[in-house]
Amino acid sequence: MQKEHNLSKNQKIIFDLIDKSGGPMKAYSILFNVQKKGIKAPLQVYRALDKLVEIGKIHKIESRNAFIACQNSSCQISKATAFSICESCENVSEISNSKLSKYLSNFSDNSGMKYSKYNLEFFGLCKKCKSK
Amino acid sequence: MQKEHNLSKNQKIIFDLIDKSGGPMKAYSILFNVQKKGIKAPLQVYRALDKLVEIGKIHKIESRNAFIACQNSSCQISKATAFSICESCENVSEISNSKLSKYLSNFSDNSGMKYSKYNLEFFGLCKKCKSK
DNA sequence: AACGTTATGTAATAATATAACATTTATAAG
DNA sequence: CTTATAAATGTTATATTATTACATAACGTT
Ligand SMILES: [Zn+2]
Ligand SMILES: [Zn+2]
Ligand SMILES: [Zn+2]
Ligand SMILES: [Zn+2]
Repeated sequence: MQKEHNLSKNQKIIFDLIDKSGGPMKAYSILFNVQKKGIKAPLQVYRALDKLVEIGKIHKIESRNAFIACQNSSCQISKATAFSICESCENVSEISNSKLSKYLSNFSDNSGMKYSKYNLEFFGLCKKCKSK
Repeated sequence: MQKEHNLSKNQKIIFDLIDKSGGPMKAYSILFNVQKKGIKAPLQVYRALDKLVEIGKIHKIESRNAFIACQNSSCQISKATAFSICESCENVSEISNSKLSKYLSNFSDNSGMKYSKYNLEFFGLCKKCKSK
C-alpha cells in the first residue's frame, strides 16, 4: 500500500504530460509543452519535477538529464531505480526485476558505507535497433 | 594488459589535475585550475574530458556532473562502472567488486536488449558522516 | 613530402539548473 | 472562524553545464 499524494496543479499538469509521453522528457521540452497551460518559467517546472521525483512518481535519468514516469507501480519509494537505455534510439525503460533489486538493495562492501539508495543505468541496443 | 594511450598535452594536464585531487572534479573547476597552464576555454576542457572518459582514464559521475580518475587499474574499458557516493560530504569512490561486476555484466532480462555497458551509483552516508 | 587523423585555439551560444524575493493557497490547530 | 504553519506559486535574474562552428596546428603513416 502506497501513500496517496495529492498532486498540486502544476505537479499534476507536468506529471500528466510526462506520463502520457511514454518516455523520457527534458525539462525545457516540458516547459515548452506546458506554456499554454500557464507555466511560464523554468523554476516552476523544476519545482514540480523535484517534488515528483521525491515522491517517486517520476525518476531522473541522470545520464540524459531527462525525466520519466515511474513504470513500476510498486516503486513509489524511488530509492532503488534501474533503467535500460538504447544508445541508438534513446528509448528508455524502467527495469523491474526483483532478483536484481534484491541483490543491489542488499549489496554491501567493506567500505563502512551504509547504502540507502542506488541508481543503475544499463546501455545497449534495443531489439529494433539491433536488427538495423 | 591494457592499451597504452599517449595523452596529448591538454589531456595530460587535465588528467594529472583530476588524479591528484583524489576526488571528483567539475568541468569549470578544472577550467579554473588549468588557466595558468594556458587552457582558457570550456571546450578545451570538455574535449580532453571526453577523450579521457573514452579511454577509461576517468569516469563521469552522472548524478554530480563531475569527473573522477579511475581508481581501478583494471578498468580501462569504462564499460562497467560503480560508485559509492556520500550524500553528506560528497565523497565518491569507485567500487571494485568482482562479484558485483560479474553479476551486472551478465545481467539480462526478457526485453530483448543486449547490454554492453552499465553505470551504477550507490548513495548513502560514509563512515565519517554516519558517526556525526 | 603528401595525406589523413587527431588535437588545439577562439568566439559565440545553447541547454540545464538555481537564487532571491514576493505572494498565494492548502492544512491543521485552537 | 481565525490564526499559525507549511506547501506551492509567480516572476526576474543569474549561475552552471555543455555544444556548435570554424580556423589552425601537430602527429603518424606511407
Ligand atoms: Zn519506478
Ligand atoms: Zn533503439
Ligand atoms: Zn574505473
Ligand atoms: Zn561523508
